[in-house]
Amino acid sequence: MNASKLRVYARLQRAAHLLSKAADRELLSVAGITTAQAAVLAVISENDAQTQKFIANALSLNESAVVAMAGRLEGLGLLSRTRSADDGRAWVISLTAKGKRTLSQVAKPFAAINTKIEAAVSPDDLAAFAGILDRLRKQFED
Amino acid sequence: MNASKLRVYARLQRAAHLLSKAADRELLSVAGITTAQAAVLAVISENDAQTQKFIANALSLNESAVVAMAGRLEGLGLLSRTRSADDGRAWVISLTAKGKRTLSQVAKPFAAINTKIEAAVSPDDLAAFAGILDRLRKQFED
DNA sequence: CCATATTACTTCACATATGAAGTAATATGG
DNA sequence: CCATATTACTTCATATGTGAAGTAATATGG
Repeated sequence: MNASKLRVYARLQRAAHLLSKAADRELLSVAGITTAQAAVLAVISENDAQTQKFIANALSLNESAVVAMAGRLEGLGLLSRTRSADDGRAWVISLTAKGKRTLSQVAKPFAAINTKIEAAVSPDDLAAFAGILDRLRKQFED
Repeated sequence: MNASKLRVYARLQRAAHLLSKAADRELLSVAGITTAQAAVLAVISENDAQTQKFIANALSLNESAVVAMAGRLEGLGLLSRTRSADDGRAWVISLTAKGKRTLSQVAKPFAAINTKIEAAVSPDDLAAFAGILDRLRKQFED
């Protein structure tokens, strides 16, 4: 089957939009942050003390998006910025205690989203789905 | 396989983001509109003379998003709004000649995106992928 | 018929993203 | 060593979206 007939692009965007809307509502009510904010906190947590550039790459975002996001998260007291000792242009971004606490609260609402995903897609299909998404990412990143 | 282990949500958002970024660049350079604008024009074209409410439902958007979008598209001369004869609250939205012309220009850039999709995903996988996206949409819409 | 609910749209504050243009610090090659 | 390129971040204008609160028109039930 051919991609234009299947309107894969439209389907992908619609599903992604609906899921992020649902996930944002869950996360905001439980942890008080958005999924975009949780994604940034998770990258910092998994890689510890990184630059904005690194975060931008990890999430396929523009650096200007990360500037704004880091500013909001700093304002919320979830992360801190210190000048890098190695590189005077770069910031070193780390989670505050509050940031770590908040990040730990997202597990539960995400579990709710995953349950809903699993209600619609079988385990086998889920693995295949993840594989296709990875191939698409590789194809479109750069 | 399980949804949280596979980080299906993150994979989906990342792939959707990369594709929309690529598609927006293509569309803007060729047709001068964004993919979000093209989606609205397509809904109007396929359903002819619809209300904002209808468009919002068709794309799973808030009505306030459609208000802003219709305003921008009207400003660009791509659609027109007339008061509905049946219902004094509603607008009837239709494409202008320019709107139709512009919409016809999106086929080519979208074909380029589809080619890239097909380079990463086999026809069989693509059909399965579309099916999964539909099941996710149904699960999360409402 | 009319009080009340619902509906279609609007407005507002805010979050999230792009891309272009700019600044200052760091690399790099002759 | 220094001119030049590159890099990390910043700023700006703009697009896109949410959700809450409001307005005016249309349904609806007693």
